[in-house]
Parts: sequence; structure tokens; C-alpha cells
Amino acid sequence: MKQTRKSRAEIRQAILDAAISEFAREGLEGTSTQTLAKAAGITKAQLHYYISSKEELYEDTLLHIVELWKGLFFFSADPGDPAREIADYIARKVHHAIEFPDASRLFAREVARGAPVLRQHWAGLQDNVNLASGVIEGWIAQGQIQPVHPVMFQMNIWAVTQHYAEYEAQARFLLGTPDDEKLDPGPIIAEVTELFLRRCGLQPIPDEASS
Amino acid sequence: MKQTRKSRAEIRQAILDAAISEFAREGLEGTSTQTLAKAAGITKAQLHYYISSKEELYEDTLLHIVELWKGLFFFSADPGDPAREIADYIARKVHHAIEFPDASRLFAREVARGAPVLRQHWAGLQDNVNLASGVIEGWIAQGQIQPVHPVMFQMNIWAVTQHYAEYEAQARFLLGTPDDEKLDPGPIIAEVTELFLRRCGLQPIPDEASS
DNA sequence: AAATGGTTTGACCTATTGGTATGAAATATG
DNA sequence: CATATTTCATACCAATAGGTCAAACCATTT
Repeated sequence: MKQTRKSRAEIRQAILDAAISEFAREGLEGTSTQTLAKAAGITKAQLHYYISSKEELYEDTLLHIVELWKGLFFFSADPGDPAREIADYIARKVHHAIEFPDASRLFAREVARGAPVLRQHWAGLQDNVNLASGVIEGWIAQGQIQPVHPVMFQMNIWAVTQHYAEYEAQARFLLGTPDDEKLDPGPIIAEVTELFLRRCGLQPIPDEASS
Repeated sequence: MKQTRKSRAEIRQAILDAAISEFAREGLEGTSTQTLAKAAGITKAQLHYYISSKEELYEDTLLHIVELWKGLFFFSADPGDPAREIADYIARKVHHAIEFPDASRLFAREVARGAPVLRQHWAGLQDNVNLASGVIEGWIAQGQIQPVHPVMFQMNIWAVTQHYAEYEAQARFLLGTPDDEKLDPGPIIAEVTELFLRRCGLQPIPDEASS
């Protein structure tokens, strides 16, 4: 039987996974190419065959995450019921934070150091935020929700949902979740949703009998 | 006149300040003793005269911050009006996040990497949270506020207030605050306070004409 | 089987890392 | 003023950093 080499795609994926988790834990400067290579299961020289520099890998990794998020996190262009729209958004965001905390942490880390890399890609972010602000302002104008500051409303949702990724260790401790279990998204989604729906003067959606 | 040396106290303070801002930006592994020394205005060898290792400085710096926070951030033991109590807490927390974002960021960074250093000091944190939970449960029992999950309620306040330190760069961008100005705490406090008071079924305090 | 091309490797480069040794300089004490 | 003690700077250490290189490897095409 032929012991075939791993494909380029497999190796690239391993490098990306390693980059997300290592950069998320110790940051760009704090992660060595040695560590990165080991985490990806390859040698340092091999790593440099696939990437041209650590900085470039860092940037690519961040952009990969942001690109993915663009498809996941915004209000739908065709906004329906505000309560449902907001509740869905929160549920998606919390699930992602709990399921892929490293990606959330890496993003947070980059912003916390002043976003030297992401800054130049913030035009796209701005667009998404403005779009959502438009939706929110429409709801307010039609009397469907109480007046809110559209941008801060979005930032605060972001803040709370991200929190369960960034402060996972603390949340685990305070909520009593064992180290080998993921946080239970149910109660978190319930509490966060109620927080923001009440802010809008809306009732929480009774219950979700599906998925 | 004698050009006297800086006192131990001055130098120690300079080292602490440097540690907070440098560790906050690039983390423990990402900050070199060289950088630390330069930021404190001394030589590397001189730095090592005052500290025994980078790790120890990191730990001391974190504990210094946490100790300070213990005196700043908790509900008063003698809780008065819930609305006032919560509003005051939020105002204090937001002001601190905007005024000393580096300390907030350093703390966040440590928790994000799993709190390997802070973990052993979390008993004290637990106590504070439990105390506040008691207060909140008291309010609920007496029908003064709507039922909330006491721990998550606190975590969410923490999440939102911290956000304006950790995501300062992004908040600046989205709110249009120039680089040379601090964030304006007024509107932030107003929006955040309304968010959490409404969650409790309370009205925002009309205005602050007295103390 | 030979030639081809992408892939992998270990040895190696220079710069920087955290930390130290030692003696000079400044200060405090007699 | 002389001595003792604290503080500081230069030079240095082994270890590790990011990155390169030529030679070896291996799957494919001919």
C-alpha cells in the first residue's frame, strides 16, 4: 500500500487551523514559526515552503476569518419581524462564539492592539454596519421598536456575544462548566436575546421548536 | 544644584506603567525586556535590577490591576435603589474603560489565553460575584426588578463596558471619534444604562442633577 | 527506467531573546 | 574625608528567533 503524501490542501488547512489557535492564544509576536509548524504537524522549513512570512500568514488568517464572518453576521437585506431578526442574529453569533472561540479571540486580539492589519479592511465593515443601521432606523421610524442608537446597539450585541468566546475561561468558572465541556449556548442565548429585545421594547419569542 | 537620581518609587512606577501598556499591546510573550526597559526609560540591565524576571513582572502587573478593581467594581454592600445602583456601576465601569483602556485590555488578554496566571486568584472574584448575585436576587425576590440570571447579568454588563476599552480602535472608527480624542463616555453610558435597566423592567433615571 | 517537477529535509545564517557578570558611579554612613 | 552600600551600564552568555539553501525525496510522465 502506498503511503501517500498529504495533499497541498490538507497541509494548507492544517497551517490555517494552527495559525488560528496559536495566534489566538499568544498573538503574532508571541507565536514562533517553530510552534506554528509543530501545531500543523510539519517542519519549520516546510512551513516556509507554503507561506512567505509569519506576518503574511497572520494577515491571511485574519482576512480568512473576516471574510467568513461577512457571510454569517449581518441582518438580512430583507428584514422581517424585528424580534425574529434580532433573535436569529444573536443565536447565530453566540453559537459561533462557543463553537469557534479561537477565531473570535484572534479577531479581538487584533482589534485590541489597534488593528494595525485589519484597519485597512474596515471599509467593508463600515458598509455592513451602515446597512444594518438603516434597517434599525427603519424599524424605529415605523414604530416597530423603541428608539436606539443604531451603531451602539450593534456594538453592544457584538460585545456580549463575543464575550463568551473571549472570556470563555472566566465564563466557564462562573457558570460552573467543566473543562471538557463546551459552554451551554441555550441559557446564554436566552438571556442575551431577552436583554436586547427588551431594550427595543419587544417581547422575547416564546420558543423555538426546531433546530 | 544636584541632578539627583530618580527615586526607586519613580522607577518602579515607570516600570509598572510600561508593563501595563506594553503587555496590553503585545502580550507576555510578545513583549521583550528590551522594549519594556525603553518604555520605562531605563536600560535592560537596570530593569533586571528591579525585577527578577519578565514573568514575575507580568504577574505583579496583573495582580496590581485586579487589586485596584476590587475596590472599584462591585455593588455596594448596602444596596439602595436598584436603578441608581446599576446606573452608578455602569458609569464607573465605562469611565474606567475609557480612561484606562490598557489595564482593561491587559486583563482581557490574560483571560483570553485561558488565564494561566489569574486563575489561581479567582476565588476572590467568585466572592464578589456571589455577593452581587445575592443583591440581585434580593431585588428580584422583593419584586423590585424583573427576574434575570444574576451571574449572566453581571457578565453581560462586564462584556459591554469592557468592550469600549478592548475594541477602542473599532469603536473610534464606527463612532467617528478622532484619533487624538478619547471616546465620549456620555452617550455610551446612556445607551448601556438604558440597555440594562430596561432588562430589569426599570426606567432610566431621568437626569443627574444631584448626587 | 529515465527524466521531470513539485515537495521535504537538516544544516545553517544572522539578529534578538531573557538574563548575568563585573566593575564603575553615585549615595549613604561613619 | 573615608568607607560601605546601593544603583547603574558595558560587555557578555547560551538559547531561540525568523528565514534560507542545496541536496535529497517522491510521484508522475515519457
